[in-house]
Amino acid sequence: MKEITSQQQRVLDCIQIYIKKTGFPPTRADICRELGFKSPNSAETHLRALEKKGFISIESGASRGISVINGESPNDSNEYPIIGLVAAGSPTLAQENIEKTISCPASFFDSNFDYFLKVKGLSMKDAGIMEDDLIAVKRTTDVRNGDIVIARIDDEVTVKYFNRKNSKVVELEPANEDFENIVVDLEHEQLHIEGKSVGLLRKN
Amino acid sequence: MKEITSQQQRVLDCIQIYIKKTGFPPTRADICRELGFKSPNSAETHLRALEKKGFISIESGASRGISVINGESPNDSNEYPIIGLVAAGSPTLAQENIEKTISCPASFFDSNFDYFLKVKGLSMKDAGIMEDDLIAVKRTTDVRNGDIVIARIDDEVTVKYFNRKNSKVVELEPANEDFENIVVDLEHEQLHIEGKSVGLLRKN
DNA sequence: TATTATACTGTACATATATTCAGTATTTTT
DNA sequence: AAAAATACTGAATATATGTACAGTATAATA
Repeated sequence: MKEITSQQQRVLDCIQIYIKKTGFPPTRADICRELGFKSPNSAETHLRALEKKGFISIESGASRGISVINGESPNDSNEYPIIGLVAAGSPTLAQENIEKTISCPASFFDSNFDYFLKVKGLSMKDAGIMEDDLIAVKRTTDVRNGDIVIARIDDEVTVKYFNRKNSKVVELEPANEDFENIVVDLEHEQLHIEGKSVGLLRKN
Repeated sequence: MKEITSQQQRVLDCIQIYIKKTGFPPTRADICRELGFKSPNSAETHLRALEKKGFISIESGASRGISVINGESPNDSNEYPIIGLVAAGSPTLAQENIEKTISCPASFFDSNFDYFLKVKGLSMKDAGIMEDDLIAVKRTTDVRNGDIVIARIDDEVTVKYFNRKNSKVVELEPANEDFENIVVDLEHEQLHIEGKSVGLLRKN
């Protein structure tokens, strides 16, 4: 599937919103009205471009014969567990640790993720991570300085900024002046990177 | 909703199957072809009956303008627009203001919501609301002290804590000491409550 | 440099489509 | 027993709609 232009994206969005709102696809004239075009051919050419790129299909001759490809894939939606940070030990997906699950599209955050972690404490307050926020965690050990990581030392799990000082020392930095950096000497302590944050969800 | 006859049920099923298959509703002629009728008026009268009984709605004059009421909630998942806070004026759902849409379950946050608002600035930093965060906004004017509201004074839209001082004065309070309270004298200024925050979404 | 893709306006027209009117017949409701 | 709803055929028509053609202009690509 080729690259979509911003205008084509507008048209595609317009189609999906129209369908959502009315239950049936828009005509060329409808698209013009919504997006401010003055010629039906403006819509037409965009539609043809979108068809060529594989975003929609057009039934020839049929009025409103537009259908969005992969528009609502009713099953790219998954159940993701919410894991509490309260429990000591690795935040595993074991039943005991799962408080609840949330249904949400797999492509919800920019990167795929594996579970939600419920945050305790305010050590990452200045990064906008508050108590009871849900962090979308991607299980990986491939982290870079500045990433917000879920780290474990022994049985203690924390969420912090990752900062590798050198080959032997990693610092886990809070985003709250009331907390101290955690300096981990890899020669004497084991540091487990459980994953990194790829997004956040908060319910008021 | 009155009782549906078996023939009307066949027509209703036909419509839903057709939409499922093609992505758009059938014409009268399509229904005739599917069900073996020989006159478009056969379909027409059934459609009118189904409309009268509340099973479908028909957009007058529009081709394929049939939509099934309570038809399919595909995973109860909806498309929610993302609206930027940059633009002056009311954060309407007008096409111009919609940057993108996100598919997410209707019951994602504890309360229903209408759109995502992309946050600019750091005036609510201490409430864990950072630049470019997406606030899930429920359109309502029913807000209470302490709620995070989307308020508009003239063309200026802001996100702040709501605090009604008395019948004539409302204070809009930031969550950042670098910002000042906005005191609104309702007798001299118009305050529009566009809605309130029911959740937050952040993509890293 | 030429060519293609993008991004439009504006006009025109064949046809796809909704919709009305005129009938016929059966069943259900009042 | 009359009226209304159901369930059709068949023909006619205004219009809603897709789509082609003729232009203009700019950006991207070869």
